[in-house]
Amino acid sequence: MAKPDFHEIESKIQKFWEDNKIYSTNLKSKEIYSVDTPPPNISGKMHIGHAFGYSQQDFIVRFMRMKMGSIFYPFGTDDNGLPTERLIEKTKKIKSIKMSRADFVKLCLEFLKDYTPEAIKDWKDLGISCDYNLTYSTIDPQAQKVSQKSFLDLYKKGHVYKENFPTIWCPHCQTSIAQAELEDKEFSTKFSTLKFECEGKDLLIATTRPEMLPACVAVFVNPKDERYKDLVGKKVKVPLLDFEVPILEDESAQIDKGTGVLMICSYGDRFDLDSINRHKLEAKTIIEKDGTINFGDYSGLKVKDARKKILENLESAGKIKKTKEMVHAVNVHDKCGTPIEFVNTPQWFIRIMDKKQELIDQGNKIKWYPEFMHKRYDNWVKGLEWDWSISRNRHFGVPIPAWECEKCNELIFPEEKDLPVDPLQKEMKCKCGEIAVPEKMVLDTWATSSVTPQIASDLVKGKIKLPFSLRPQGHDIIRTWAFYTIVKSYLVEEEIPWKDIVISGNVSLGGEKMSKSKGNVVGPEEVIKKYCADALRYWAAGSKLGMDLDYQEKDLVTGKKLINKILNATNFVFMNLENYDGKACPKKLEEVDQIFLTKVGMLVERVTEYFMNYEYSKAKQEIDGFFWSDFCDNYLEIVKKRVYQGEGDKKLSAQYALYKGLSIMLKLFAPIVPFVTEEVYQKHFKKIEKGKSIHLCSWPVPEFNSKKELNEVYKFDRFVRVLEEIRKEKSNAQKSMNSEIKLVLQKEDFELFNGMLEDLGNVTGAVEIIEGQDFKVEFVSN
RNA sequence: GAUCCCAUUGUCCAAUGGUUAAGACAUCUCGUUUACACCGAGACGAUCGCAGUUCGAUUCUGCGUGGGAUCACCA
Repeated sequence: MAKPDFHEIESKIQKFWEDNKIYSTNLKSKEIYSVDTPPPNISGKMHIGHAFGYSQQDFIVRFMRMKMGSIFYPFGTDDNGLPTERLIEKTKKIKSIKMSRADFVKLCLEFLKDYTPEAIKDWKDLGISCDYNLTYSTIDPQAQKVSQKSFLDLYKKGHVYKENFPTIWCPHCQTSIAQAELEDKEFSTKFSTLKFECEGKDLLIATTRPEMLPACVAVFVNPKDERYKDLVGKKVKVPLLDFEVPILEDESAQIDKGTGVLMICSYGDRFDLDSINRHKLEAKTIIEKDGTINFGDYSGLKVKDARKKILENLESAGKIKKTKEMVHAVNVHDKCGTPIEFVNTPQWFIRIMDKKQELIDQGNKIKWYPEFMHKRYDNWVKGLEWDWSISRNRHFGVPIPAWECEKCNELIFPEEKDLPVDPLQKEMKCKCGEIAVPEKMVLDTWATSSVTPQIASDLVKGKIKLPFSLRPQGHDIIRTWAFYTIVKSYLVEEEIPWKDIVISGNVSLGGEKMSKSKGNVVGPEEVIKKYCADALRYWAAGSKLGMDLDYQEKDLVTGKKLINKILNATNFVFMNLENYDGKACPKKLEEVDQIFLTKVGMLVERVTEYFMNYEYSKAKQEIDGFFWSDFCDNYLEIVKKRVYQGEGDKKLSAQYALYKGLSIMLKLFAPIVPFVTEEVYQKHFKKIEKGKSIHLCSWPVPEFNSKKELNEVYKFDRFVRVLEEIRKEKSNAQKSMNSEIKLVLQKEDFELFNGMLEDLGNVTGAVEIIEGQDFKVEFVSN
């Protein structure tokens, strides 16, 4: 037989699925398994980590489709945010900031119309069985509407507020950001001990941020620190600048850190913020939105340059006691790596700090797979320190639907029927008759992607309601996507967004996380090209939910072999099933056939249970082991001669068992390797089984003819053990596997195999089987 | 510093309070012709360290070591 061309098969099958709308959603069904599909950001190439995660969720969905009959599995793309903005700017060679928001969004939607189908190709090639006719983008008008509505609902319920507040700010992107968007990054810096002056004496204070000196509003010492006891309440002179600030007692000053004296500046970090509030100090703002200093000689300098300059000045003024180089971690913006600042600007927030316990309770109502991922959610909620800042001072995104009257400071919101709305495009009047000022800011992208269940639900006019059955996602976005979705569903609908959440692990390479910066990324398209999609999926099924998997190219070979084996075994079976109608059954099944089918039934039972618990990797292992070992290596060998040479019921019995067994095994394999199983189904089974696609067939149910049979399956295993013994003898004797032998069986085995002796003879090449004292294999010489 | 995950053969990855600790790749020895050399048979080869619980621990508990993730630390 010619080598099968996997790629040809896969593209043919993919086209078949698409032409026949195999994955179209049937909303009439009573019970629908609904999935809150992760919308990928299409600005980057698909990563093998994505392929890994999406494959795992697709195993679950494909199983559920067969088991439950109806699936809601939409597809979406997350195009709302910086990465897409940059992609479009680059491709179209434009600057979004120079366009009106409405024009840019329009351009974006046009761009996506052309670009998205190409980007979705990766998902289709992998065999992800979404209904691609139900596709949303997080920037399309529908999504904008849902997102804005959710904002308005939250405002009405009192969960949203607007406030002037020192917010976590990215000077590079020039926007406020949320706690979840912070990352740590190590920087080397100068750690300087400065001479402040109190009553003519030096007071030493260590800092990494001397440029904040102009914003110094106080210094703290610990009330228990004997060294500084008598200084409390006095004033201290800030070096170089010669203004005075009070010396205050505060527990937050740690005796053993630095010199034990802590300088408070507005705002060096979030503790400064707390401290200033606690002591009702007056803040001084010296950092502008663009990250420059607005004070004296340092005006217009970036923080980093200002630091350098002030250190030089301090040095020449003799105000530095000592300087030490050190490396420390700084909070940076996860999108650009820029150290964040705290800048006082008006921003919109969703109040969550007062709801930590409720949010933990919501998390408890959801089933987490694996369970330990639940702890990551809890830890995140417990560690929250800020309300969710949802406004972004960006150009591109879902507009915040609000206006403000400058005369009466009234906030004005649109009617629901007018959504989606861009305040910049619509004039709104205040009650007082004054024209209101439109809100320029947009919503945090997470504020929109946190309503993916509602956006998806909107695609089918609300026919699918919360909670969805499943949320699949990666563990890197528990604190963002999972968390925010839970927040929104709770605050808007007092509901959990989904009943179950399954979390996929990462793909590593040699134990290291794959990342673009390390340059160790493997692209799924090259893997598919070299092996095939089924092989990639088969590999992805090798690890449990939540577990990382080390990528090794050789592991792809295993999948490819299996696919080849499936094709070959099927060929063999159908070569011997000519004119078999799929139903004809002998009056009595041969014992081996009967037991084989019983074992298939037991397999179905186990595999079903595993899939129900989302343990696709165990399911895979079970089917795989059974198919390769029990079926191909043993059962097929056992019945081979009977189908070649047998007649009447003896042959029919084997044909019946082969057909039935193979048909079931293929269905069990279908969620994991959908292409090859579909290929085989279309070629051989469809004319008999009538289902349009194997993926629309119902999941096999375990059938047992009688309890007696269940008790007899051990015979099969014993049979195989004896077979193995004989093979071993042959191997040791360096004989071929089909060399003829005379076989002596012990009494127990001889009696046990009473109904299967003929088959035993066939498979072992035994010309004679007799009962004897000891097991013995004697070679017949020719 | 805190929390969580992980540690099994040369490599990747299963399972298990007690029998022979599974499989894949690699290695070695054979075989093959009415499914498959992308094959078949056989062989070789493993539970991180210490203590505890137990009749019995690779499995449970604690500590240690090593790896990873997340959060914090930014005087």
